[in-house]
Amino acid sequence: MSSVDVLRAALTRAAVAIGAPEDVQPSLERPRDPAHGDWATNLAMTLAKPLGRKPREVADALIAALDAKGAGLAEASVAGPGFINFRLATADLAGGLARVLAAGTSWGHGTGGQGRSANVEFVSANPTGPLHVGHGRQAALGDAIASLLTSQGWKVTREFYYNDAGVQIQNLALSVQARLRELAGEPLAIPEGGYHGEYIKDIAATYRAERADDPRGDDLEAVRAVAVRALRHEQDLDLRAFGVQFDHYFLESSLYTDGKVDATVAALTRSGHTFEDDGALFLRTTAFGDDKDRVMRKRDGTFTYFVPDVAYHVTKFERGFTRAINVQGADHHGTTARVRAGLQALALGVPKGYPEYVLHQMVTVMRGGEEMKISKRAGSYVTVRDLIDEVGRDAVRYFLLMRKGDSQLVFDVDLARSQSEENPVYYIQMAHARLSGIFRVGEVDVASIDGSGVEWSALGEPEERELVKALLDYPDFVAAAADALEPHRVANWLLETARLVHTWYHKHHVLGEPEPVMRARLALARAAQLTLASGLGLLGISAPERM
RNA sequence: GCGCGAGUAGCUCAGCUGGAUAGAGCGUCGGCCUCCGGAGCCGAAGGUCGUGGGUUCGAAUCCCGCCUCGCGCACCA
Repeated sequence: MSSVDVLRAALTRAAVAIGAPEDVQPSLERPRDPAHGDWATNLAMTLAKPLGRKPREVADALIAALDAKGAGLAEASVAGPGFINFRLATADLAGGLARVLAAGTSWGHGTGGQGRSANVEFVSANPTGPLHVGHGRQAALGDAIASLLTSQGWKVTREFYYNDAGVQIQNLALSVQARLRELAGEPLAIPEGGYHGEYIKDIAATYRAERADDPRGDDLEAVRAVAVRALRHEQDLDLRAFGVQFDHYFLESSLYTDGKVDATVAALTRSGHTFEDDGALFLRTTAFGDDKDRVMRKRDGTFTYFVPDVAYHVTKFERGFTRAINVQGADHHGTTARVRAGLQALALGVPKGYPEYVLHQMVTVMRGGEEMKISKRAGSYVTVRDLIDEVGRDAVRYFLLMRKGDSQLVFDVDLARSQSEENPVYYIQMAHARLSGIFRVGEVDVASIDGSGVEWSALGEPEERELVKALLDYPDFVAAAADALEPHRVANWLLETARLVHTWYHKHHVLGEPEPVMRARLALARAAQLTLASGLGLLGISAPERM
């Protein structure tokens, strides 16, 4: 039982003793200003009305009824309109670090997922070009969300969905064909909606080398196959450079070859929610909250992307995923209502909010005060690889994760490049490296730091108390971030905690201090090192021991 | 026009799901190197939280209206 739980229980007993209902749930929060103490409660203010007394009066009564010593309190006082501020005895506060050390690398893990399975689908780029910055944001977000859920006891599958069956693939094949014909001496004629990047030329060259018998690319199907293969490989390299690993790649084309598209159309038709109009087959998605009925089968007899999308999500449900989380750019938000509507129309027992969507806004890349728009390779956009080559994987990850997904994000390349205090990712990694340095210089075996025999009351400096609190709050932050599917909360926590580490490190020494102080500070340093490494790990960022 | 998102310091953004005097990074200005990493630390200036109402002990946070910006509004994905 942590010291907060002890305090909350004591507070509950005191509240009941002065007449509050048995089921009272006192809320405890960290005061913004550390001078106000370690914990604060607004309980007196919420009880004032039901008890018919003034808030401050209730607060005084609560304090009088409270078993302060039993709750590990050094002090309890009334402040402001009726807050009660608590200060824990240092030994009770810092003693919490024993739990950090005992948990080790699993500090911050929770059990909310209860081993249920979750599917996190992200990136899901069409194999029509290298991954761009937006995909990068998705990769960073999706991977971190998957890690967060894993940390909370979910069994997570990272999944990539290739839209390899649509019009855009056709355009890709035609673009490569146009380059082939250019190589054959004909004038260049890239089709409307085609692709212009340098990589198309590379693919044409590859095709030419493999198919000397077809220099003009007349075998469009073969051209398509070569192009898709090349770009899937290309994207794999991008993802590997970024350190993202998928558990499963799902091909849209398989939905057709496996008959799942036809089966879905048949099932939807059977459901009675479809109708024909002007030669096209519609699904009445408006009956399930969409703002407009959607076409399933076009007049030309082909399906819209919406049908395989529904078929695909049926497979997620059938594969047993309790949750399906889709990370997508906000420009796709129109699809959420119709996919859900399609699933509801099938009446398979899929929950209403299935799948869940995490949408992110656009990324603007800035360099030298100007927007960066062009990549040599892709022509019209900045690729993930450009950024990784320029600022490194860790910085790219951090910068793409430090903002809430639904804020637009400005990626400052110059800042991400700089290896100094001004760069948050270096700042955080430096904190970890410094702590590691203490053990290295002191020749301390970190495995021997398990919290036993430590005099926790030795950690009474204000900088120590603040750092201890941050470390003890970490699991709550992770759980909240996982719950909200918002990795940026972890990024912010890391920056704040790194600051506390630097401040503490600068002001207090560890090695060479008297034995009890040194032992206690080594325990604190180890707890901080473990926790920083854990947070960085959740975001897919390395925790270097030296830099 | 409709839907979604965003409007918080000069710039980029947090604000823990309603709490105390609204924070951080960058930028600007000023300090600190006998000492486990100065790749660091300390301090200062800088705000009508877009705007007008409402809810209540208490609102950047919740509700309604309005204004700006972004993204969608396909028989494209």
